[in-house]
Amino acid sequence: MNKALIAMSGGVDSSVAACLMKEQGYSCLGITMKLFHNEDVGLSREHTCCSLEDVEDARSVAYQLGIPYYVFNFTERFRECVIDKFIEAYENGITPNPCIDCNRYLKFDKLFQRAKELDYDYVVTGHYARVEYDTSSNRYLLKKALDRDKDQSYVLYAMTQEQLAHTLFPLGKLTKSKVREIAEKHGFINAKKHDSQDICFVTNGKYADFIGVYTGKNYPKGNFVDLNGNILGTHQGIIHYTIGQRRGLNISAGVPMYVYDINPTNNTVILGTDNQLYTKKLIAKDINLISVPFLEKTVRLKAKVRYRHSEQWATVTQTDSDTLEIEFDEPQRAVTKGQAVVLYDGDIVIGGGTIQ
RNA sequence: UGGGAUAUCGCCAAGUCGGUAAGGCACAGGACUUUGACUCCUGCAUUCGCUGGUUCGAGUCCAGCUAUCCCAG
Repeated sequence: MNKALIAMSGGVDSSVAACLMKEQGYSCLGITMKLFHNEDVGLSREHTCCSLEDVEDARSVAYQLGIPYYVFNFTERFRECVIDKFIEAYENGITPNPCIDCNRYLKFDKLFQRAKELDYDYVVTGHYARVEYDTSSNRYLLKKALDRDKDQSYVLYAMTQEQLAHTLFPLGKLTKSKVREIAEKHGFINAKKHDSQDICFVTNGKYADFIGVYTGKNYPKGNFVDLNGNILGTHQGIIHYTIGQRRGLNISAGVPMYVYDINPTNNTVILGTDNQLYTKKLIAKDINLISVPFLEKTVRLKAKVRYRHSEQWATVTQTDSDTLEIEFDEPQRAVTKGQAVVLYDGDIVIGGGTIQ
């Protein structure tokens, strides 16, 4: 019997994933990764994806399914690979995507290793995505979920062949409503639980406050300037901003102003109008390719520049082992350093990288 | 203390022959969302520098005062 280790967050999705694995005859183990201590990130225990309260929900479902359940303490790894990176990025005027790092360094690395040690064949998560083995290329492919509205392949682009070979996404072919239906049918405690959202370790939605409390640092105010260098006002510290941001600037210029760029060197935030935010080209580093080992020639693909971005046609060239040059057919709004660009050929994730 | 101009929501700004305060920006709340954003929806001046007066009725007319700006001193 194949053995599956299911990462259960306490939410509906991973609960149903566990349920489906059980029904398919796998020998299952449910686990929840303890990623941080509430007291370390400033209290509040509700509405987080991995809090203690959620552990109880996960445990409840595991008990119902009759599968063993454990909590793994990955707080140290999470701090190093997600929280510290998150903070460092903001301190440098870059906008991180912690969910991608969490998948990359926790779920499919730390947890993956643990599963291996425990002799499990598969790591299972509640992600909406599909893995398929392609016999013609001899590679595992990462594909979009059938439910396009819930597709999460974007946050999984960093997965390696080895990881994909031992990962299962049982929800990849289901719709969200179907998943809730299944949870409902089984009477899971979290069947009607709200979908998770926001950064799991920032519970009040104010990530800048979190950074301040966590580091104990004081991020100095500085100038808002326009593209010509004229001073427009005072910003609250560069960690508060991201490219394309409008809210919270407190600049009344008659027309909406957006963050055009962030300059950590002189602690300045450059503001512009919406039409100034569009760019056609970008460079991605720290890349990972899935469907092929290397892009031999320039290819036409669709690309997403942020999680909730509609994919756009682009011309893609791999210029060295770790660099992609991407030129969109149409200029894209607020391409942001630190976010991931993910490439698609239809349903298939070709790969992706970090925008420079 | 000569002459001229202007004073309407935090900012900008409509307010016609007096008829019962547009809009934009900003802000707040919500929706959306396993990142940050964007977007969308809703809210946001019983009050028009102040004090009187005319009028059924005044931001809109009149008088005085105050403040600011400009030109001359």
